[in-house]
Amino acid sequence: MSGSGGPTALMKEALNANAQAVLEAVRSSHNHPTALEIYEAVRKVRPRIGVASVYRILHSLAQQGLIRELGRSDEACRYDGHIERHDHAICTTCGALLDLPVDVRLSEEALRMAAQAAGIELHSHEVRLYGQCAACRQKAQAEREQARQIAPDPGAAEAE
Amino acid sequence: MSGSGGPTALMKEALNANAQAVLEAVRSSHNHPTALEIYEAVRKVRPRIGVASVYRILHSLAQQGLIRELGRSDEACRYDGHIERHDHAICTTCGALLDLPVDVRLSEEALRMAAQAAGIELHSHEVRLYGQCAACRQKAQAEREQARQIAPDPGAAEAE
DNA sequence: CCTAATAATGATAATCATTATCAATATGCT
DNA sequence: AGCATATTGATAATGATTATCATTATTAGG
Ligand SMILES: [Mn+2]
Ligand SMILES: [Mn+2]
Ligand SMILES: [Zn+2]
Ligand SMILES: [Zn+2]
Repeated sequence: MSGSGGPTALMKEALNANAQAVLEAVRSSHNHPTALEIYEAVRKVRPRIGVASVYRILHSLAQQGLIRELGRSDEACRYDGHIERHDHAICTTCGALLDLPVDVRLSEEALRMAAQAAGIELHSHEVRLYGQCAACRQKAQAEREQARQIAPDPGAAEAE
Repeated sequence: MSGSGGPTALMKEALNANAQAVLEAVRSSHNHPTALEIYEAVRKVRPRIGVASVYRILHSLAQQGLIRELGRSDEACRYDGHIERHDHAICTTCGALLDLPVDVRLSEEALRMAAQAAGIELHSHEVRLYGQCAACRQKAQAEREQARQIAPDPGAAEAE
């Protein structure tokens, strides 16, 4: 019945009980919980889990795209001398924080509506683009090239 | 020549030598420096300054709007179970992180242009609105009311 | 100018989130 | 079972930020 595709189609890495509990804790929380808050919630159902595992699992889930992490923890707060309104790009690989040289314009009306919907008194706003910066892209490319030299593409071997 | 306005027009709190050095360090840095990086830069010209003062001055400058701080340090990283694209509102008073119930839409074209200008390979984006949340607004209002009871408005005394 | 009161400063300890270690445990395979 | 390997979690380490508090400027009189 199951696995008609055979072992070649390895699944994305099935979540074990701990990971499922963490995922459930994040999903069931209506606010945006911190890692420690999730830890406290998860221990209720998995009392033996440790804080290190919670952090590990959270990163793994985020990497798989099952959850999202807001606010880069692995970096210190950064300061900006440019006080005129502008937007930023953040590298998802190295964490670099770059100015966007061009404003991403969005209508004052939409902003006002959104602020009112959230119940906040709007002071300022910022658009954040996430992706891989040029430096990290080059580095990843170089590593890929090198890996090919050491261990040639197994798919290509079949064709040969 | 100076001070024709007299002492009544008290200026916003003139920056002393340390604060000026910090401000200059932030402004002259083209990337987005951390507090410790600023500390290292400032000690070159003000060798006796301590790290505590740098943090104090940075917060003060940010409060005066002379610089901007990116990435809330006083809070831990937060996780989000809603992986569909959406935006956030952040309270500048209490740090609360709220979902925007309505998407702030912006053109795919503008996003692509901005990403290309910054040299990143765009993966996702987010709009962040900063302001005072409803709870903090109410609290501030209540405190203002109470302050009036204790110390009546000095401006009103002149009129009387 | 001298002195007491007050505010600003900086060295250092404390805090807190996150990460690194590493021994213990679980899992898979023969 | 017996061995290799991967996962886990207790605990120590790290690193950024904040709190303390004694020391050092600054101010206001005299
Ligand atoms: Mn900037
Ligand atoms: Mn959210
Ligand atoms: Zn990068
Ligand atoms: Zn608030």
